[in-house]
Amino acid sequence: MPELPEVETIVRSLHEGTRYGGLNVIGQQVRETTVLWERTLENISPDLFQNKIAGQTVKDVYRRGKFLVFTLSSDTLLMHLRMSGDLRVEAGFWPDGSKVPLQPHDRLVLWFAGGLRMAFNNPRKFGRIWMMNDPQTVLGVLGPEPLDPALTEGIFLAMLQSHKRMLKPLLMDQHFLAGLGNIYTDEALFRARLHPRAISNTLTAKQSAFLLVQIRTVLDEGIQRNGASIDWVYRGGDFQNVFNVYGRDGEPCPRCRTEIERTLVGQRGTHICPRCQRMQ
DNA sequence: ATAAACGCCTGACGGC
DNA sequence: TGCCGTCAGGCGTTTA
Repeated sequence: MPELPEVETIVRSLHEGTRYGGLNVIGQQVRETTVLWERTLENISPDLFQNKIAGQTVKDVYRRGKFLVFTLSSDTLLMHLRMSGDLRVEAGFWPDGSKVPLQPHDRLVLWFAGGLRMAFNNPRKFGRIWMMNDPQTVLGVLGPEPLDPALTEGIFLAMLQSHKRMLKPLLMDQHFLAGLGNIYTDEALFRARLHPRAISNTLTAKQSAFLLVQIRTVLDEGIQRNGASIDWVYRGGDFQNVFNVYGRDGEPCPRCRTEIERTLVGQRGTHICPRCQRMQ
């Protein structure tokens, strides 16, 4: 499911309580855990996880690429939702003291001392959670944040020129740039009028700079619209209503009316306007 | 160095 | 109504 804008929306909701009925887990102390799918935990056993996290307080949460990063009293919790899933914060108990039933596909639950709980819901079971002292072990391999002003035109051009790879798989490679996935890459490439199979080191400086602007534009608009909700796994987003090409094969291009095509690039469904996005 | 093929999973959807 | 193939916001490993 989630790409950068969806994860960013979740992080903002965790801070502001939006989309979680005003409930906030920051400052809450973990009481216990429920692990419903063991392989969710990537680097620790359920028992050790429970022992280490119980008693720790959530100090902060932020986003790095598509990762949710929870700073705890003494450790860091990393979550990655992969293809499907969402995070819920809700009351754990009814007024009579009985547990509120969990949802289908809940894979791991944190129960807080104040009665709240946070559920990691992940239908396809690809999502992963890490707990560790130094999150750089995992986050350190990520490329730069696309919205970070420190990523300048010049740096981005040099990055593109240092590889000889097809644009789309390169942009989606989290070691190259952290946060883009299938939807936002298709949308950014359409707006930049670049073919997804174009080779990275053939772009001019002007094309490279324009591509960076368009990447930021689609990510900003995605965040503004609380992400994209294209099926049942992530709800509340709005960006799907303004897709230019993603999932619109057979429809006319918004710019030139040529029929949008769906192809395969790097084993991923890819949507382009064959007239606006040429190889050269 | 680059890219394809495949595995990991469940569920929705369209065609017959 | 089923059954079956295809597809899905990701990513790691293996193979060419």
